[in-house]
Amino acid sequence: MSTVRTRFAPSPTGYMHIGGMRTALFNWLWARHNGGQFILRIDDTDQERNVAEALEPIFRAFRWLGLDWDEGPDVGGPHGPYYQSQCGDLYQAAIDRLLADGHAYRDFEPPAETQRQREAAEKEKRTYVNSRQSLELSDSQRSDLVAQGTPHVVRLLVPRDRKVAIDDVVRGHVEWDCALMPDPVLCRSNGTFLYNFATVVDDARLQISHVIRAEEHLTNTAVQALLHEALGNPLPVFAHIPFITAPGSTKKLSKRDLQKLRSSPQLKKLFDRADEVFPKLGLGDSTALSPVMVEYYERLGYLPAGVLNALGRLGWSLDDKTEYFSRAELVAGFTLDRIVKKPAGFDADKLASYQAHWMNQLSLEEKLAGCRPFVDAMVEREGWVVPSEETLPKLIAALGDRLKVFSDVLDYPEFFVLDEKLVRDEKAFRQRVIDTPEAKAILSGFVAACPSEESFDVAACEQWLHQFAEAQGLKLGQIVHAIRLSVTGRPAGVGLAETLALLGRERCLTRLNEALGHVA
RNA sequence: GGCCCCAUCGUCUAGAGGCCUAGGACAUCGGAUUUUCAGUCCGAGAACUGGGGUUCGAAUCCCCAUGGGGUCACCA
Repeated sequence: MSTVRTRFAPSPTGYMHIGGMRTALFNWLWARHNGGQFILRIDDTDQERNVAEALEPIFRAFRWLGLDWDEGPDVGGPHGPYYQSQCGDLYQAAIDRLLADGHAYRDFEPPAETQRQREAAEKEKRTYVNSRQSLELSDSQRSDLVAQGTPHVVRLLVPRDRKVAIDDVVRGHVEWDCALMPDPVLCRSNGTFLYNFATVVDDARLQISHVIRAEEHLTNTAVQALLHEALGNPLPVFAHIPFITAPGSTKKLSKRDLQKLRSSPQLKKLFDRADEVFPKLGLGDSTALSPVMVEYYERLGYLPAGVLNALGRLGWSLDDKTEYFSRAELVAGFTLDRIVKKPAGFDADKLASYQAHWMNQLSLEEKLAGCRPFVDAMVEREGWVVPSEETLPKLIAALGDRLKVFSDVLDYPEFFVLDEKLVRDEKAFRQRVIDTPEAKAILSGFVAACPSEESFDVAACEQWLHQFAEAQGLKLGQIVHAIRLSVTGRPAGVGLAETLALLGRERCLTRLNEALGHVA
């Protein structure tokens, strides 16, 4: 069997869509699974924007997830160019050939007339097919019109007397009646080319063996199959994978209706988190980086492994029980025949669970490396105090499973802010300290029992807590809340002994005394 | 509307005629452990869209209906 070559062809949109990333992943996996090649091709036929700039986030997403490409921008390759904007001559040559072979023709019908016919057909509830008036022209009439520079498009001459069919790897046999197909425009009157046509020329030129793409392209495939045939190309294998839907919806996940997505209970958490975290990091808010973009997850400190796992399991499964896949395991297990037909909803909860799983595989050093940039950013932008050498490692160790995503360190400001900047959860502090009659005695007694500076570590703090509770004839559960609220300002967090040790004797005493000032 | 695709727990899925009184995971709800939270352990509830066939036997095959979706550009 010949080499497997797959491709992903993004247009320079300025961001990488999470659904597109899944399509790219499937292409990459299939190529890697077969020891073939994965090609990146840029569909930049509309040259309005700054292509290089709009491409950067896309490359960034690929690199972040560790999806490398064998041919394409940066790496080049023997089948270039890899930018459609540079392929004009190739497309023109293909047009000329089609014209010469009689597979295509010049259509001089004015757009307004085409439009009129289309509307008329619609009104009569008739399937529209174009009139083909220009086919009646004689050769000399035609060359006169061309010589006069009469605007015209080039259309494929669809063989209306038959059907086209493909055997899609995920859909099975699909066929269309050509009699119902208007002749598609290949080349615009301004000389530029259409996507459907350019894609076919490129797929053939790049010797793409498998076209794996979202199912919204299924209808296009009729035209593309016809084009390949007219061009004398071997037909690639098609695999139309289901698209990703918004959670709780059956519609395509799209960046267009961000407002609707925001109201989905599942995604709301993600949007809210973005609004909370991104401004602190100077990255805008959830509009600039929304959960439909790959970069959202990167910037929030998700793991490539978590996102890859989630994406890989969306619309694909290996068997009835395997849930966790590393990149290598995905490569080893991935086959097209196990792709699911039904559109799959993007499941933020499931992503969270994959993420947690892969985070727990990390060493302390790796977690440290992941968290540090977030702390640094807070130091730089939000006035956090530069932590001592051992603070962050100790905190991360104490955090344990609580750390799901690297940016979660941002939830523990109590270890990084000056005592006077400590913000307490008002409601919880009131309940556990101000409105708790015993709080005063507990806090002052606890302060008095504070161990000495020299031995102030987790073990000593553990002892401090236990001995004090015992001396008071209280259970740990009865003293813990007042102390925690006083010292961290929050009702939950890492183990209390760890918290105390992490803060150090001085800060503990300052904060405990400060809290004492709030009780009568 | 035409054409095309799809249809198993709330969600992601297993199931290619008997192994299905339908399995797993996430989520949910109990209970245990714990100093809060997180976690962990144990447990529970939760699905084959409907109707016809075919067959000794259907979640699995066929047909129809219903529902959902995609696409109908001189967009990509």
